[in-house]
Amino acid sequence: MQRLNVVGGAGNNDGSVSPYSIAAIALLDRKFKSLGVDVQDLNLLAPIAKDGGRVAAGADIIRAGDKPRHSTLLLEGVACLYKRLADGTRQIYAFKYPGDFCDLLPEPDDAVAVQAVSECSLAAFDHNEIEQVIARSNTLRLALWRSTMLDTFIFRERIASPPAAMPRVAHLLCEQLARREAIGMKSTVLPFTQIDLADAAGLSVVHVNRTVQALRKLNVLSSANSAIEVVDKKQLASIGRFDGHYLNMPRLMSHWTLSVVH
Amino acid sequence: MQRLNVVGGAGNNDGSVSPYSIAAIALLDRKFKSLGVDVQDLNLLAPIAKDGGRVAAGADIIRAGDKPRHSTLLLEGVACLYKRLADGTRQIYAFKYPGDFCDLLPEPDDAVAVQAVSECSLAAFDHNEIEQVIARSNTLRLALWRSTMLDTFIFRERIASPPAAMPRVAHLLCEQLARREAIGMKSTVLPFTQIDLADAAGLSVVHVNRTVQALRKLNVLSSANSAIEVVDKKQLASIGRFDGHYLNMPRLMSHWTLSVVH
DNA sequence: CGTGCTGTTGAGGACGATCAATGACGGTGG
DNA sequence: CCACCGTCATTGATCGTCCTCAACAGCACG
Repeated sequence: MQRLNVVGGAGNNDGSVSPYSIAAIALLDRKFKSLGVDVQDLNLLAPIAKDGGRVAAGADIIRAGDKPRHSTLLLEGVACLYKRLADGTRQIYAFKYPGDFCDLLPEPDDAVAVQAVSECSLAAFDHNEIEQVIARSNTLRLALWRSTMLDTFIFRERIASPPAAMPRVAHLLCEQLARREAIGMKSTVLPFTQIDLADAAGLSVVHVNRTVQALRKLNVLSSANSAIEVVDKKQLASIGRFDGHYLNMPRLMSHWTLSVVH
Repeated sequence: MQRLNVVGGAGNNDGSVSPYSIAAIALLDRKFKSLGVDVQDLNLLAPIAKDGGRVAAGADIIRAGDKPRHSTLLLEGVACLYKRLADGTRQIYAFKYPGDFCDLLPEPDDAVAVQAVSECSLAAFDHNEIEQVIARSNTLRLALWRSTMLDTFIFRERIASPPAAMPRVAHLLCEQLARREAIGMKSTVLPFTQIDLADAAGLSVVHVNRTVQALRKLNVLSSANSAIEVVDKKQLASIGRFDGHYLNMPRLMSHWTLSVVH
């Protein structure tokens, strides 16, 4: 059911500014700026970033029931937060992109885990250490709070997305496209299997397949290969009734500077 | 479409400790304690609490597109956060109970509003004033952050709830029961119309009606009156595959004391 | 060259939406 | 006091959608 082949993962802690440390800071900087927060103390995180290793597609990054003592930041690849339901079904709650924390907090629900959708590389931050940094930085705290809020908005939209298969899948794909664009991923080829889409949309694989084919016939998805490649973003957004402005909270909530000292 | 009859609502600001101010602090104290945070500086909020008035059932507490300069706290009654979709449909995202903020933040989405499900009384906190208090209180900040996280968990569960009508409705009702119990509402009579349930569960009114009747035949809901009254909580939870431990984040995340100075 | 995973296709059946109509109830105004 | 109206609950009939089961094709991998 679950291949558990971690590709790499030795932590290092020699205090030098390592490549993954630089990558982590850059990713977080962009993400927080997109939330309308310029975190000045971000460099405080550099010395405490550790190598989180690489994880092969399909493997768990955080296993169900894990209570890790570090937070995991996704550097490369795509992951998904999912819950294994009682009947064995996998319900995907959310996809994670570079710059997202896989587990800022330990997951309270023992059936919830994080899995690599494509091969992932990671950075790790010890809980005690990151907590001290957070305690010292008003802006970092605000940024993390806002990112929690953004998650809430994304979930809300997912609830509202129509029960019909076509708009539902379209909406899901639009969200992914929008989030990828926000972090500079220009490719419209999405690394999901139809099984992934089914588990995320809450539809059967068979029906997702038919829906994908219908979208291909409409020239919304590419018929060239068997991958999920979006060719007509406009129409996809229209089918999914996707607004997307809910992802742009930069200046929308910027007048709300809770906990930032002026 | 929308009755806009605000029953009361004169703000007062004479600095005296008013009844609604006392109520607001007590509600927030209980709520934050249930999140595992004991906010010592909660009394800082007392002098800035203003009367938010009363709103009749069915009326909007916060209208779509409103960008209020104050945060609204629900003191009595039940409200719902909803979005008016393009086709006129009302999609209910969440229900609000006493101690919940209707709008801690201004809503970025212009189609989202908050409506009184039953008659509500409110307290209001000026943005500038509450912001200053939040900036000064580490524990208050943590508590508010956690309440944002709790919202996220609740939304996640809603996404996972099975598409079939019966478990879906059961899950929704269980969540409400659990949240009501958490704030000491012992009554198992829920103040929702079947229309409310339909809009929240994403089902048609007709089908919700049949589902409710089925639940009554199973002696899970009361057949005595036409209200939604839960008689068999156990069975309801079993039908809705409701766990509920996701609502108890008190000590689950208590070792994670972000931004609290030790 | 099997083995496994993904994608694809067909057929049948369950479930929920829609349309339409009726009943029950409370409030309002003549 | 009663006729009228709006909201909510209820019921029946029909139709479309999506699920399930089952089988097979393509492809990567060992």
